[in-house]
This record gives sequence, C-alpha cells and structure tokens, in this order.
Amino acid sequence: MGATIKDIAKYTGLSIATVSKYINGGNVLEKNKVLLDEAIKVLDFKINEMARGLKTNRSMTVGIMIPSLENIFFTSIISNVENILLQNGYSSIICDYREDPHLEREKLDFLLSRKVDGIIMVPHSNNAAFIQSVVEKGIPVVFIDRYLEDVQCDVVLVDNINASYNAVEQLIIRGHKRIGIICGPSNIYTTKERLKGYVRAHEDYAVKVDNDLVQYGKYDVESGYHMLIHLLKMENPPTAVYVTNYEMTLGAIMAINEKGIKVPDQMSLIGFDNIQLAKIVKPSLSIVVQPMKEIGEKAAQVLLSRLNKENTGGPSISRLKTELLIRESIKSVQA
Amino acid sequence: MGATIKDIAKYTGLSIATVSKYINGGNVLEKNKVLLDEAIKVLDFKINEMARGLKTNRSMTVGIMIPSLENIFFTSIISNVENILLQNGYSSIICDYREDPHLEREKLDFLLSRKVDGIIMVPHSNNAAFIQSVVEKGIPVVFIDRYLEDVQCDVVLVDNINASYNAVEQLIIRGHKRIGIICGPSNIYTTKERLKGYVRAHEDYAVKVDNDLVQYGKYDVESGYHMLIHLLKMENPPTAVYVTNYEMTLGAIMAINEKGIKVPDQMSLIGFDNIQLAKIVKPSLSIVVQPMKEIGEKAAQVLLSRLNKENTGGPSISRLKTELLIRESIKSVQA
DNA sequence: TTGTAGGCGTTATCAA
DNA sequence: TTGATAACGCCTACAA
Repeated sequence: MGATIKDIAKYTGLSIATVSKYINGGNVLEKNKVLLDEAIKVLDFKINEMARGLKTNRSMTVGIMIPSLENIFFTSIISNVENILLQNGYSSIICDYREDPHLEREKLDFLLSRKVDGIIMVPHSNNAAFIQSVVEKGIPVVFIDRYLEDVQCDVVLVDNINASYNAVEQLIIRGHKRIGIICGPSNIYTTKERLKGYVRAHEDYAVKVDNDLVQYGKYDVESGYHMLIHLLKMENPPTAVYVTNYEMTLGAIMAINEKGIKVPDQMSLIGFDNIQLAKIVKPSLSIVVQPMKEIGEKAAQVLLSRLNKENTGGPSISRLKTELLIRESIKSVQA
Repeated sequence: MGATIKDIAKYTGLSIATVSKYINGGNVLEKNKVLLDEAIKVLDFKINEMARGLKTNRSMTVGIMIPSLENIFFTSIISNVENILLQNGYSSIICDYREDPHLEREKLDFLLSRKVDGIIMVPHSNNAAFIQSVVEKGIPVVFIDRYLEDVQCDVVLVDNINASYNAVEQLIIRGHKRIGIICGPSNIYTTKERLKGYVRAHEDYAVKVDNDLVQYGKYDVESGYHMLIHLLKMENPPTAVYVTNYEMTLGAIMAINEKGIKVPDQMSLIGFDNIQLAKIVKPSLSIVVQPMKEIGEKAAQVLLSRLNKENTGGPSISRLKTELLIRESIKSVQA
C-alpha cells in the first residue's frame, strides 16, 4: 500500500515528528529537505487523510446536496464547485435528494456521520429547522440558488427579481400586454422571486397581470411543453411568453415548433439559462443567463473562507447579476 | 460533538471493547443490549468513519468519475449509483474530468489519496495503463458505458451494436437507402460500437454505406444541430437520420424545426435516450432507450460484490439491452 | 532544527 | 459474554 510517514522517517533517518512537520510546511535543514523530497517521490507517499482527520478532527470533505442530478443548472454549478474544492484539497460528496425533503434529511444525516467539514446545498424549504441545527453544530453551510429565512448561513443567489423584471420589461416596452410566464413549483424560492420581478414590471408600467397567464410547472422539459400548450389554447393567448428555467425553455420551444407558431411574429419568447441553446435556435433566442460558473466558484470560496476561519462574521448574502441577452425572438407587438 | 464509543461505555458501565463489538453486530446479554440501544439513542452516537477507516483500512468511500456533469446520461446513471451505494453505507466522491484525460488522471490520483475502496468510472481511452495500475493495487474498478481493452476490470455496457443495428434496420426495412448517422467523437468506444451496428445493418441488407452520411459530433446539443444542418445541405441528402445520443438528438430536432423539415414526410428520424423527450415531440419520436437506472444499479452491485469479496473472479462484462421504441417519426420512403 | 511520547476513536487479540 | 490493551497513521506539545 501507500507509504506512511513512518516509512519516510525510516528512509531518511529522520524522526516521524520531523517528517510530519515538513509535510505540514515546517522548516528543516536544506539537506534534509532534499532527502525528504526524494523519499516522498521514491516511496510515492500520500498523506492518509483518515489518520490526519482523526487527529485534527477535520475530514477535508464537504458535502454537496442538490435536488436533482438531472438538472443541468445544478450539475453545472457543482461541477465548478467540485473543481475549486479539489484544488484546495477538499473532496466533495455529492448527493441528490430528488426533490424529496425526506431524502434530503436522510442524506444530510449521512453527511454528518461522514463528518463533513462544511456543506454546500440547494435547500428544500421543509428542512429549515434541521439545517439550522446543523449550522449550530458549527458546520458551515452555504446555500445556493434558494434562500431559507430561518437558517443563519451564507447564501449565494442570483438577482432573480431583477432578472425577471428586466426580461419582462423588454416585452412590455415592445407593447406586449399579455405576457405569459412559465414558473417553477410555487413553493420554491426562485419561483417566487422570478414571479415577483414579473409582477413588479407590470406594476411599474401599469400593465394588469392576468393570473391565467401565470403557469406553474416543475422545472422540467415536460412541464415547459405542457404549460406552453396550455397558454396557446387560451381564448385570449399571450403575445409573449417568459420561461423561467432551462429545461422548461426546451419544452416550450418544442411546443412552439410543434404548433408551428412563428417566433417572434406570432409570439415573442424569452428563455432561461443556456447560452448555447440561445445561439442554436432560429430565430435566435432571447434569454436570461445565470452565471453558473460564478455561482459555483463563489459558493466554494465562501465556504472555504469559513473553513479557513478567514471569515467568522455573520451570514453573508452574495447576489450575482444575471445577464439579459436580447436576440431575435422578441419583437414589438402590432397594435 | 458526537458521542464516541467511550461515551457509550461510560454511560452503560460496559467496556469499550464490548460496546464496539455490539456495534459491529456482536452478541451481548439482553439487558446490556437494551442499555446500549438506549445509550446510542440518548447520546446520538454515530460511528466515526475516519477512526474506523484508519483501523480497518477501508474508507467506505467510492470514487465516481465521469467525463461531464452536464450530460444527463451520465448524471442520471450516477444518481442511481450514488443512491445504492449510500444504502450500503458508502459515500461517493463524484468527479467530472471534463473530457480531459489529463484531468482524469489528476482526479484519479486524488481519489487514490483519499483511499477510496473502489471506483466506478466512464473511462477515457488515454489512461488505460494508469487505470490498470490502479486495478493492480487491488482497488476494484468498474467501467460504465465504455470499454478499454487494456484494463482488467468489470464493465457494465449496453449492447450498442445491436441497439444501432435494430434502429437502422427499421429504417432500411422501410426502404431507406440513404441514412445519415450522427455519431459522437470518433475515438470513443460507444461511437465505434454504434457506428458498427449501423454498418452491419447496411451490410446485412446489402445497402451501401456512403461515408458522407456518417457525421462525427461531440455528443452535445450544438453538434447535433450542426451535423443535421450539414446533412441537409448535401446535394443528395439522407431520407432518414439516426442520432446517437440525447444531447445531439435535441440539437438535431432544433435544426429540423428551424429548417421546417416535416418529420417523417421529408425525413425519418430516430433519436436516443430520453423517453420523455420522445413523448413530447410531435410527431412522437422513435428512440433507442438505454436503461440508465439498470446501468447505475448494476454497476453499483458489481462494485459492492467486489468490495464484499463476494466476487473474486476475473473481470466480468455486463451487457444490458436497449429498447427500440418505434413511434411516428419514421415512415417508409416513397420509391 | 530535531526527537520523544501521548492520544485521536476504532478494531482486534487474548485473557478472564 | 466481557474487558484490558495494543495497534492504525498522524499531529503536537514539550524537551533536547
């Protein structure tokens, strides 16, 4: 198996303590340094994190928990999180709780039993109390994407309200008065925020919101499709639709294509999240772009600063800006 | 922090050794059993896996390595893998190597330093020798989706050749003689296999393969789109197209919609992997369905049987069957 | 700068 | 059935 510090000590003739010290950045005589480096290379020494963790009470492991591994928004973020954590010597245990609060609780318990040093997660609203108890155990938690009032922890969000506001505003400016919105599940934070921006834009421009135009889906391809079909079938269908995540945007586009709706002539469309998609589709799609890379990196950094005790202050909220890309999929409505 | 065995011993008046034995399934007097259960509950005892791992030389952790966290085929599989492993007390460290062999090597090294008990991975061809050296260290490795000749380990595959064969056969039977295929990268195992099935079907029905109809993409949405556009632009375009993964199927559909191609009247289409997608699209899409759940579960089981020493035999190959769903997107060509 | 020695929480051996 | 004790590999006073 792998060589231990003891082996290095034997090889170099130094003591275990000296070797350990060197490995942890301590000073040794130049000649010993050379010798140690040689031994480490020759014996292919790798620190045993379990032994170290037992002693230091740090596992150098963080838990990552998301609602679904089949949602590219989340997986894209954790891909970046994982990368940064790994660069800092942390390994990450990734769990998905399949949108099931019960499973979330269970896996959270598992993470605790694994003595993770910290947790980055997209929380489900039902477990606030339990998560708060984790925080109170002294395990730093960072929320991504969603905010839970009752938990005192760092949060990395995007400015959902203004993301929606800006998107919807562009539609209103172009004369649209009946704007459909395809939301996520009604109890999810991002759903509420994105809807709020939609409503606020309407208010500011004195356009009445028709609740029939507000559709709740499940943030998956299927609901995007069905909600759009539903909107089309209305007696008085919207002249523009705003879809609030990537998967539903895909579904909506499929519905539009199937029904032979001409975008933007018959309907303006603003989608979400995937910039490649936006480029591919014809006419090119206007979209709200969330900075997945930045979100992931920010979350990782926030957690790392907690783990390193660089940040011991109160909970922080990072609110990243989205970008609105206006392309060909929207146009002014003919009065 | 969490209670230790020592605490349990103190609480019950028993010795550390007895407590440890009980926790690991040993026998104790009935009255002590009651006492111990009480103590465990009251003190909220959780085993310290680091200490245990140090002693037993097992980390109860497995590494999972995939090329991309943005490919739903992989993430769907590992979601199932992770679930089963967790049920068996294992935590999984998930890494994506972003299709970069160098990064794969690096992360593999990281997993080793974390003393994972086993590895489940979608391998990249360039690291065969290194992976083989891992196997020789006695760490069980299970390949998913791709096969590497030079590595002696268990593999869980789908029957790609016949999956393609059956799909293409259906097209040929319907009179198609110019069938486009949108493949993945040419150096990837699944690409070769799926192409082989395509070629074999042509051979068996004495239909000539036109190499111009064989397009290599990158298994992402964008390439699906571009390859299909490319096929359309040919002087003598195909009357049917077979797309060999989910993301490219998405892209192809978008291209078709954009160009206003009528499926199946102007072109027959067979896609890949996502059954929901198949239902959503109109006309309903014919697809090759891979059993993601079974793949994940099988891989997990194979690894577990190695970890438990239930299986100490030579490398096994599990080849799971795909399903071909014929829907409305294909029709006979008018002679 | 280097070394000695004790202990982190667990398992496992060997007596009792 | 139970208990005392020596590891596992590492870190860390404390001493030299």
